[in-house]
Amino acid sequence: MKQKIEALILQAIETLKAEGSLERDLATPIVVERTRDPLHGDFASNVAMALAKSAKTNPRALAEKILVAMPSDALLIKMEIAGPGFINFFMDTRAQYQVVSKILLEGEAFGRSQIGAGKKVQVEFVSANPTGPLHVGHGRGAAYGSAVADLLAAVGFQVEREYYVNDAGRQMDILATSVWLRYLETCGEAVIFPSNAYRGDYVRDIASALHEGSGTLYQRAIASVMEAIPADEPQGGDKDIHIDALIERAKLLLGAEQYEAVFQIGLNGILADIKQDLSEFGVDYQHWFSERQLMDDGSIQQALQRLEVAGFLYEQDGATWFASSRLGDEKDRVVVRDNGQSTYFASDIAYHMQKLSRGFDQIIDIWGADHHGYIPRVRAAVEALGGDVDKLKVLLVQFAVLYRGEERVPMSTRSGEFVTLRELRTEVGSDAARFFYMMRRSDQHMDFDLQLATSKTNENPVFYVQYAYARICSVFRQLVEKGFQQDVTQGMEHLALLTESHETGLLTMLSRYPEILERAALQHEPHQLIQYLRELANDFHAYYNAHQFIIEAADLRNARLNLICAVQHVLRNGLHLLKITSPETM
RNA sequence: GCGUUUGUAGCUCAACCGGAUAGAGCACCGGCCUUCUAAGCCGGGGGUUGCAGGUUCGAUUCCUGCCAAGCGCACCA
Repeated sequence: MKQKIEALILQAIETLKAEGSLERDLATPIVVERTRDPLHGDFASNVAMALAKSAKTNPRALAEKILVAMPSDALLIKMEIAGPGFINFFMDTRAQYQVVSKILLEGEAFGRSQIGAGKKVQVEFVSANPTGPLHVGHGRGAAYGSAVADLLAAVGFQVEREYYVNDAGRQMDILATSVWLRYLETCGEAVIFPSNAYRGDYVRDIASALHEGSGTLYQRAIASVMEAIPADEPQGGDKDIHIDALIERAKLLLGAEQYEAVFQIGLNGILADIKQDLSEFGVDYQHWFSERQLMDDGSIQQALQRLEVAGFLYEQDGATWFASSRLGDEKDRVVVRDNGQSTYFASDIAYHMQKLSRGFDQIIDIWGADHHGYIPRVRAAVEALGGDVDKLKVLLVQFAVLYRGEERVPMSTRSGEFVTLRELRTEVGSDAARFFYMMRRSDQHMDFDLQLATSKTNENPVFYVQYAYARICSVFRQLVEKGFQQDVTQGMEHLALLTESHETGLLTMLSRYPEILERAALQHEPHQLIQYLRELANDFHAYYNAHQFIIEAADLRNARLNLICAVQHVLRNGLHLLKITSPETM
């Protein structure tokens, strides 16, 4: 409908241009919006105001001309000029009723579209280091990222979800060494566990699994392990020097092959846990992309060569630098350290070169907001590699702060006291967790109140929406119990009986769903859909309280049943799109 | 200090990307269950959109300055 009006206005303006009332080369951005106030009709446009200045006339006079030139349309019953020069459009209510039959006909497909058809988009999200279980901060990225991907898919994009596994680097060596030391404990060695190692219970679990599977294969005497190792921090030493020495010792005592085996067991144990965790949270990926692979297959070398050829690399202080400051970054960045090792950033350059080569029309990176300073250098890298910077979109997710009522829940990754995503899911459930995470704009800080999310008696927005759905299901159960049967055809014939304000309001609300979906997808803002579902639920609850559905008059009864059946479909479509369940009873 | 993001009702947040009288929930006050689930509904109070300028028909939205907060400023990942 919206597009139709836009087309009509465009025609009118073309007509005016043709007859010389308007400059021929006038830019015409047609904007038609739904009105907030029913008094302003169903749709409104501000074209006249937008054009008035460049057309050197006043808005109301121009609006007048446009109205005269507008082609007529059967469903358009009234147009008027209001306020400073808005053109308000009033639609025939028949147009509103059509949405009911459309929804019942299309079912699950209602709201979906093909505006993204033929376009490939990659969404990379979470990508947490595989050094421990996901915590609640990752949960928000997971809920948000998967929703962005699902929304894009719903409007026709070909979407690829990817997780970048940082399986290289020092943190992974610390993990491998942590696993090995816990394993030695299991073997009976008296280990003093390093302060800078991973202390979580999951490391113990992996270690005991290793012990069960391989016996004492990796055991070494603790004396040989600790011999001449610099002191740890609690003993007055430096925790980093201490752990690095232990890593080197582990590599030495185990040999390359056995060290690699322990390393892989640690990595795979945690990756398996992350995959399961995410899957249970409704998040699934097409690709798990390994950083190690970039190192092994020469991608990093290749990427650096490309930068070299393009003239963006130089040597200084024994290191190799990327001149990112020439492309908008605040300073240049090291890509190869003076010890010959490439940096994490070098991996990321190679990774993005990979992404560019895979033929996506759009590449979406979803990062924690603390990485925002990283954006300019990655954009610089993409540009230096000859890629199209506009294809890369980085979306930031702010941290969620957990509260239990008034009390702030402490979080710290290293100490092992952090709240994991899994703990959150068991405490509040996946539905509430996803809903709460997505309720707010992702780039805003949010307070996540566990008490509110778990409450089933208090006002809880998740239950509010689900309850609306369950109530409709209940109506249809009651209908049968009372000996009635829904007659869809009769209902469709009498939709015109739906004249109450609650009913016309719901009709408008329902017809907005496809627009909401489209906007939420293109703007990467799932919270708009959540917001919409809350409003729709609200309108339904109000309707439910104001009018009876199961009544004697068959024509009105069936018309109303068709309407709430449409509401039921849209609620379910929206919830399912966000991977939130729609229980039939509550 | 530099960069960046954010300041909206007592609290948590929206506001269709510049539109008409800035809206919800929680909390507070007052009503509604012999009738389809009261996890619900109806009504009420509550705002100088951090402050000061600017741009224009029109600003919570764009620009500048100031104030305040978060984050970032590694040859870590």
